[in-house]
Amino acid sequence: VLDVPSISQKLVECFGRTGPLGDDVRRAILCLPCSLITRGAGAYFVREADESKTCGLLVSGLAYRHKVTAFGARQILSVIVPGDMIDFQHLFLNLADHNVQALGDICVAVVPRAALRDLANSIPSIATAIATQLSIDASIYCEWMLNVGRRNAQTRVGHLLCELATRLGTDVPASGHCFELVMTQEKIGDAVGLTSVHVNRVMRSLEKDGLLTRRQRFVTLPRWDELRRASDFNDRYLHQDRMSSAHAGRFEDAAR
Amino acid sequence: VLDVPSISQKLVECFGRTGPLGDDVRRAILCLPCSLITRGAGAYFVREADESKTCGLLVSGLAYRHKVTAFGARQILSVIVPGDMIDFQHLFLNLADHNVQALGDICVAVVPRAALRDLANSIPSIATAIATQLSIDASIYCEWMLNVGRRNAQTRVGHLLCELATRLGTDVPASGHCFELVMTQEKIGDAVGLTSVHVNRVMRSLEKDGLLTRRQRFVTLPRWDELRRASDFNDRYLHQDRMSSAHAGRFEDAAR
DNA sequence: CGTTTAATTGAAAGCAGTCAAACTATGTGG
DNA sequence: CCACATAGTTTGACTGCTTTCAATTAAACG
Repeated sequence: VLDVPSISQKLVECFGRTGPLGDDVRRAILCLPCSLITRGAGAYFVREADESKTCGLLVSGLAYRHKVTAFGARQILSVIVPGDMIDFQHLFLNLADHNVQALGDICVAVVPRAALRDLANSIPSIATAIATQLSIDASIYCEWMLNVGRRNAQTRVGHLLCELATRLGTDVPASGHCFELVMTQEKIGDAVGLTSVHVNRVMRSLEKDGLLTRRQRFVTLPRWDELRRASDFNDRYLHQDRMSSAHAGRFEDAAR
Repeated sequence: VLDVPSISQKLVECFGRTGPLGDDVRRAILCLPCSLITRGAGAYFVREADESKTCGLLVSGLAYRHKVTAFGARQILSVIVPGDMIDFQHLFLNLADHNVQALGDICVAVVPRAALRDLANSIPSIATAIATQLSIDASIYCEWMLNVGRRNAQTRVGHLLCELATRLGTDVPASGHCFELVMTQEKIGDAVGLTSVHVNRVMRSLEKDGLLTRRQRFVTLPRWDELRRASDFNDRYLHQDRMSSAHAGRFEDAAR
């Protein structure tokens, strides 16, 4: 369990990831009212068509954004990893246009929407940090749209695995990327626009080709370069260069 | 042809669309260096993997964002209509992650990226206006992803037509929405993740069902409510409530 | 009026979806 | 510790939506 100061510190790190912060700005962030909440798998953090009243920084666990058609089909829009802000997208809009749900158990540093808005309205570097984060999110949406709209099943699934490995994986590409695949095959399907049955066939085929190994919930990608090329994966769209690696590492540790 | 003051005035309207502006802010925008350029159909305004050095306000004509897979398949990500900022998404990022291309002849008010960035870095309401616009763009991406990933061909095409009608159409829903369909069927296909051949079949079928009429490049949607329901279209994701209708109308006129 | 571009149509093939059932893992309560 | 329940994975057979390929017609353009 974390105390309030260390939660606030996480917020500072989050805003600082997209550019250097002045001391006064850092102090202002530390003054933001915030609290830590935990939620179980499947818990909603944002509901479409609702007014969202809080912003949240994901401290641990994973979450996902999604929308549902009138017919009931679900499209997962992105995966939210620790260190990401959950709801910048509705900070300046009236009604939420998508849902955010916990993928497993999650821990979120919650900040009242109004307080964050006030801060953004008074400190430009806060507002531009938010804009930068929104730009990165948009970039990820674009790549996903390309993935869903214009790639075949093999490439779609491979691409998602590559993204997850890049964003979650401990960076030891020597023995191949390895990470816990928290998503069920049905959710993977909803993320790449396929049925769970077909996701299963594709993953088995990747396994047969030696591009993927599974033990329990953990996935290893032994031939990273090959999979990356086969999956048309280029990490430019993640814009991770904007993230100082120092912060990234420290954050992970703190979230334990 | 427009003179510099009236171009600057358009920038003020653009920033003012997401919230009221103070007089000082308005003056600051009017001081932005800007110039009007015209480009022919197919001209690139932004190229993926390039550094984008300018931001542009689309004054007249249409443009579209797109990405291309390694295999050469193209996905159109969104349509840019007059009054939209073209490249807020790369204002705070180093490298462009998608292309922006003119759909027909376009006229763009160009502002140097650095100048706009400086303005955002000094005036919070500018930065939050940009963040708001980015949020709306992101919302549109999300809906498109749902469209491409989880709807059938009929619904996808219908949904795109509904969006175009809403964003472009003269609002006379009495005789049905009517607008100029600038996109070829191939581009429509690239926008909704289908082949041009199938788009053609779907449009013919919509026409047969009386949901669509065409004369030259102009499209009429005579039974709007029916099409809207059949296409699972709800305009919430466009967040047009944030746009004061006064501005919207005036802008269109000025662009002539 | 010819040339180019876009729209249209048909036939055949294929990728992914649907349906249904079996299997495996995981966890729970007795 | 076992029996049972539940959630998730795996597999097969069949269907069908969409693509592909190819050719024709219509429209736009200089």
